[in-house]
Amino acid sequence: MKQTLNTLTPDIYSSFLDHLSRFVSLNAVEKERILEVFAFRKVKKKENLLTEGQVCSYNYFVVKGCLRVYLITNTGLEQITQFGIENWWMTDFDSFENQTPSQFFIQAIEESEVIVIEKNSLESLYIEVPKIERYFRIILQKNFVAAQRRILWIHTISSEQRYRNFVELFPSFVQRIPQYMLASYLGITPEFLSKIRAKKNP
Amino acid sequence: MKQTLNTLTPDIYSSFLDHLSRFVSLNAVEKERILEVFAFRKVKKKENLLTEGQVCSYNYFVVKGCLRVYLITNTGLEQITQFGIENWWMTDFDSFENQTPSQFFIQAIEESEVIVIEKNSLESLYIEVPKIERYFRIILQKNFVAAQRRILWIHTISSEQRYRNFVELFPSFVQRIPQYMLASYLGITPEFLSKIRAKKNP
DNA sequence: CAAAAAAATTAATCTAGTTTAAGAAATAAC
DNA sequence: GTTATTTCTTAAACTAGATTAATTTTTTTG
Repeated sequence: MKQTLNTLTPDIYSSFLDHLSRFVSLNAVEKERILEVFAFRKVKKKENLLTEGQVCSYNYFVVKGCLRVYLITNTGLEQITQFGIENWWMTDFDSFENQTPSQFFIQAIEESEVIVIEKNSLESLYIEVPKIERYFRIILQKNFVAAQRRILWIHTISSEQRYRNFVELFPSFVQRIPQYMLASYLGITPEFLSKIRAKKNP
Repeated sequence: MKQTLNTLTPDIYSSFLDHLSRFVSLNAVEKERILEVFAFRKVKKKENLLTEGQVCSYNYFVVKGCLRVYLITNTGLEQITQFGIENWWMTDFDSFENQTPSQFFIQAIEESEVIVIEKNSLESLYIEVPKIERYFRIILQKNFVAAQRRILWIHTISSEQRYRNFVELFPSFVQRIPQYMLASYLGITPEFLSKIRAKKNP
């Protein structure tokens, strides 16, 4: 399955630079280099950007739409570990960094648009533009904090509360994804989520 | 509570450089700069390196001993989110980065030794020695992968299996900490952990 | 737009893990 | 080394959430 990679369109390039500039300040040369190494592609609903067993060669920045990371458990169930919406990076960082086979799938939940960077290009870019490495240091720090917080929530609040928190935090996102996917992400069964929702939500 | 910070002793400096060199290669000037900005301190058992409500101004690298990160839940219970043993960095990255009050405690479980860097020093160092920012990009990437894996395990395997996995992965560490702390980290009650252990462990 | 497929609901039964309470063992402190 | 404190264990009653299975609703597709 060959990926159709294109140069960033002017508006996507511009809004990507805007995003980067929230974390690092880039000069003209650096900006030009960025245009050269990041590519753009569209992803159809249900299309996979990564399949179990593949080495994850790309890091994906969601411009539009929504992706999910999941795996198939040994009991044959899909377990979703992450959702990615606008302005989130999505990859299997373990497989990407070490170029080892991934156990995950990365799939578009809806028609999506992503900015793509290949592993080797990113490695080069880190050397040429250290600010990009700084940018990812900051992003990964945020990712880590978010993951830690998620673990804390799992251990300290009930599934019902976690669901209600999620709805409050991402109300529009909840509308966009099937409920059974949210249940999987929250680590509960669709049946139990349905039960929770049936209790008149205050 | 004033911290007693010292210069790194030659052997600790040397083994710290060894550690760093597993991720980045530093030249003589950079190594010298590192000696200047990282400090050393000992921590007594049960001593706190961070207390709830404080801004976390330091990042700690465990040279020897063992630290834990925990918070007090609104039901008054201690919930441990992280353990830190030899060669782990321990901080509240959220509080550290944004210089906002932390909700966590960082405490020595046993007599420990840590390498310390202050927030502003680290910011300067990132500029002067970008390889250190690269180093933390890699460390944070590993931290994020580990946290994601932990979430996956919580969602896909039973508490009993998680306990057995932990014992298999860190057999000597399990000897060093009280069981109720391990139970907290695993998100189960000490009573249930005791029950699990009572079932003849294969 | 009709048929098929996918997603959501409901309800009964079941279980992994909690809660409460008390006692036993191990560590620490004087 | 005896006392006090901390940690660990056992057991009975309980509950949040899983499982199973059947039905309804919604979405997709030809």
